[in-house]
Amino acid sequence: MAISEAEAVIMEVLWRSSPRSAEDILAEVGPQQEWQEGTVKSLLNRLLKKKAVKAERDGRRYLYAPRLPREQYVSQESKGLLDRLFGGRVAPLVAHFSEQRKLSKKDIAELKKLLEELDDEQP
Amino acid sequence: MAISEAEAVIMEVLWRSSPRSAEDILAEVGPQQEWQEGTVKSLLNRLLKKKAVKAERDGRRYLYAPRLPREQYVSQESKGLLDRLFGGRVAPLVAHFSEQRKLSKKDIAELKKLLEELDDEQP
DNA sequence: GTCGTTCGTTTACGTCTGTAATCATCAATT
DNA sequence: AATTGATGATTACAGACGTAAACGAACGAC
Repeated sequence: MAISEAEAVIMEVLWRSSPRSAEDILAEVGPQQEWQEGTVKSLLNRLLKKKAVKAERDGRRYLYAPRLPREQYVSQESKGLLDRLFGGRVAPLVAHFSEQRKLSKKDIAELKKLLEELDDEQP
Repeated sequence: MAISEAEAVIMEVLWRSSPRSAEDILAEVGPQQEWQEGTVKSLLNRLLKKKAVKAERDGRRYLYAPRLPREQYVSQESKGLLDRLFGGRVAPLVAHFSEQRKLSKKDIAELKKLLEELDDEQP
């Protein structure tokens, strides 16, 4: 089942560092999200049900950790967008960002480097 | 308000060609989606409420057309993903697809061309 | 041993989504 | 004029989502 936006916020915290307690997660996420404790608990339970995280007992409480790797999540999401909006092709996506002036100098330099490396790989 | 996935299917049809009637839309979208007429009507009404499409009377019925430009929708969606998953930077996004072997020969060629043109623009 | 504190579990509730069924309206047909 | 067919509008309903409050169990402080 799909991971919702609010759930993804929790996942990002866990991907940054895990395992960690619910309290701990709230502490990191609470300020920006203005979530109550119950909210974080609910989200964690939904993520457990979806098998996106696992929980390991630690005395009184649980420590939570991702079960779904970030890389896999990123892939799904990215591929979804690419297919839906750009016919599954990467070049039009980059062209889009280019038109929107969303390519920084740094991006451009990195992209060039990346493309050169690709040439080296497949001569 | 955000456009949902099912709604986006309707929008794509309208972006391809508009204005067009509900029946017409159903004809194009029905086969793949296996939607009933009522479903399409509901989605159109929600899109009207969200001001994403407009309807112009044509005798008995309406002809629908996008009000939200595709470019704007694509921008929102793309930027959202970029920010959420790649820290708002394009190069890591492309690197990701590269790692996933999602870069076709054609993509690579086009990207190179694109980057060269960017150089020309800002000498 | 009782009481508050701390966790997790269960329940709640309004909104959004996907997917329609039903109702109302009006034009064409009999 | 009454009926039928097309079309849009209203209503429905289950499941997901965002956001929590309420409940319950257990551990530590008295």
